[in-house]
Amino acid sequence: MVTLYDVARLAGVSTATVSRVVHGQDRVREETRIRVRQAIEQLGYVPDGAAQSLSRRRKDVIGLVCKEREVDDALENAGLLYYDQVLRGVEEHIRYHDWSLLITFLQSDDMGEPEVTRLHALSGKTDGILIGEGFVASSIIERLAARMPVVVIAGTPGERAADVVAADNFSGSAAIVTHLIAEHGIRRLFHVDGPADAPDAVERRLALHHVLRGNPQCQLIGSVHGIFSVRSGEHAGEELLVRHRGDLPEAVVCANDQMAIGVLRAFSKAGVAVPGDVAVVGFDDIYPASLFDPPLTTIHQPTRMLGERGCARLLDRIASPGLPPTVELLPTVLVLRSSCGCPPGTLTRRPVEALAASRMYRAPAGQGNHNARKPARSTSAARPAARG
Amino acid sequence: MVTLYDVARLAGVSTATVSRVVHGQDRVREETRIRVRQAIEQLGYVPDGAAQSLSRRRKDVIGLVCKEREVDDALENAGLLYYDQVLRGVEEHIRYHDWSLLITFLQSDDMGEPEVTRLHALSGKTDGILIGEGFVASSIIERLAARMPVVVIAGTPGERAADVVAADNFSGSAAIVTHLIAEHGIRRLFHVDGPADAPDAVERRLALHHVLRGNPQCQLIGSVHGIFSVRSGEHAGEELLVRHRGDLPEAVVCANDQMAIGVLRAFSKAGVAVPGDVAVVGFDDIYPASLFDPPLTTIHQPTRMLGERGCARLLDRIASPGLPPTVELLPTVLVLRSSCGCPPGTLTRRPVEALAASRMYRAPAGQGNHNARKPARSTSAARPAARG
DNA sequence: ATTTCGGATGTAAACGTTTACATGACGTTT
DNA sequence: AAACGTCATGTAAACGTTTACATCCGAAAT
Repeated sequence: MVTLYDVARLAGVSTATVSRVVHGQDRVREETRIRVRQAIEQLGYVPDGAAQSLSRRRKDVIGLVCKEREVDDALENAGLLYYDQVLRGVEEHIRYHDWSLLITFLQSDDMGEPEVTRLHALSGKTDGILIGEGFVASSIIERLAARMPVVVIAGTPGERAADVVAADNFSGSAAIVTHLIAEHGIRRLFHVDGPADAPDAVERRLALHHVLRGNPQCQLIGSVHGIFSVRSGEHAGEELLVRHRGDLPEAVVCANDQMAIGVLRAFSKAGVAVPGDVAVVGFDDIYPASLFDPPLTTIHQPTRMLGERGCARLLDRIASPGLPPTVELLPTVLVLRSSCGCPPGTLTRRPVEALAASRMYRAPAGQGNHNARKPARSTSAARPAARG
Repeated sequence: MVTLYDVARLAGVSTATVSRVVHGQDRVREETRIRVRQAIEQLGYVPDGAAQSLSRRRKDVIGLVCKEREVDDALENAGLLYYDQVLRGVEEHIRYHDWSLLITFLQSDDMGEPEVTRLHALSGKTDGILIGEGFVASSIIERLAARMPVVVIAGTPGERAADVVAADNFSGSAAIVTHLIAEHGIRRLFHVDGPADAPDAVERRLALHHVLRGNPQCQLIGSVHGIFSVRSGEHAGEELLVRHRGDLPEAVVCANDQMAIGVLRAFSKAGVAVPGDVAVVGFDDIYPASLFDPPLTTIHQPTRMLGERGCARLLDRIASPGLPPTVELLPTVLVLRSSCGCPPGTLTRRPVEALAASRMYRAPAGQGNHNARKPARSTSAARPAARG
């Protein structure tokens, strides 16, 4: 292995000078610089990251913890794209700051000792951690956050101990329901809900009820809980047809796209026309949502931006620790296709404005999303402090 | 920051003892062990990764370099899944060995100085590098490989300086064409080829011609080059219809799924029935291939396994450097749906056997895929040495 | 009682950087 | 000519581990 000493010797200077040349910060005589450059080139010297990290008290690495789902069905696998997109957002941002990204997947089921150990090991190799929502117990996050900056990337605000960057599910859900009511004149709704206690399902449900309260002329004729899978959506659709054979709802609001697709499937089998007889809408805008017949109207999750903003927030925290945790809510997008009753061929994307009601769910300390509209490159962050 | 010294002081022992307790290898008196454990717990001590890496001469980290494509169209984006799957394979394997994964995306277009610098920096932070095929110049890979273990993950064998783990595109392409000829009695084929010099397109094309040579009763009535996009496939389909209006081919063999989908689209517009009038097959088995009407018959790429085997190979190389580079060819899978003429509802997965001809493309030094059938956990590799 | 041995623990030298501080040379100011 | 800057460079002390080696202790063997 080629070290600074080797280069220094060959160039006839001290290691300090070589270091200065490598980082181009302190002044070095042009002639010396060239000599050192040549030595570096000749030996193929590359600085050792471990030694650098140890010497600066900074690793310039963040960790990203994703949830591993083990699903076989291709459609459910579409959910994979969630973390893949988050990852890209994070990577792009971190790359811009010349840091590195360490990534690990945790199995959602066995959050036992081994997984916690992995998390600890990760914390020893990074300056901060970005962690997906829901599969790591709050108590563990708290312990982690006590030692180093931690930002939770979520579909929904929840964590109190750490910073949170979440999608504004509440406003999104409200927007899509409002679209049905206000623009398609729908009055009789059916809800294919998610699991009772899934955080995103909760928020979307609350928003649905919030809108209904504001529109007394509308009526929720029924609701069924699914588990976010296509199959459970299909069951829900069948159940609906049994319960309301004679008096179909005008629209079915589903807590995610997979279930909406299941409902579509059930309706198609039963010969119920969408959106002719019933409108159907989903949530998440998973990739294949646009491929079905009819193409699905849904709410787009800002996954990539979740990663980007989460990363930005983490770098901020690393640069200036000790500030109270905040919650940042990212806007969703209403994606109008034709399953809601919009004309075939429609493809409209409407940014969803944050509803005042969505703020109810924020941490009290939250400064909110004052940052959300800034360009991604906050620059300020970790860079200057790097030499502190 | 809590260090070994803090723990040692609190427990009234030396740092050596603490280290021993942490790693549970050397013998420590039970009583002492407990005392140290308590101190660790009390202080919340986590070993510093940088210091560990420096002291052992080993980082226990590998780097994964992926290609970033900037495409907007959702369907093209399906290609994203390639690296996402590779990543999962790598991560699972590396995790099993208690190493970490550093990941970076390189923009395919600007392989200029900054990208090379990023690559260098990465090499300083890892013990070995796993790199996607095609977007990093061979010269750069060679330089890198001279300094540290490098494994190239490819759709096709090519690199000479480094180890390669590739998909057996040749045998896959041969298999799907053979299926058309042998099982559907097809005689007149049309080829929607990829870019003339794209490595995977080349290999698939060679295999097509190889099979045709073996079946003189068959005839390639025409071929068009596309650029792997849906749109280019659609153009190719239209071009085909113009050229062969009266004498349609019996099958269209496409160099990838996106183009096959484009062809499907063109045919659907023109009222040509698939597979009634013409069979259409693709390549890659991208996720939505199963969602189209008719569901696409295609060749499945072992993406996840590419990651897994690539990682295994890299760990082997790290554990025992200096061996000549090898090429490992991974088997593909023939996925029969109904666009080839198989009855509706068909879903058959047939592992594709390696053709002798596919070996032509291997590096001479290659030991071949003697490893390919071993279970993924080669165990041997880095584990034992990690403590050495 | 002395030697021998083995187990438990301590000592201190790496590992490869960065950087505060010291040094020395040279030019400018007084 | 002395004093003082400034600039280029060297010196050496961190950074937090691991680990070869040394030491110490008590028990078993002589």
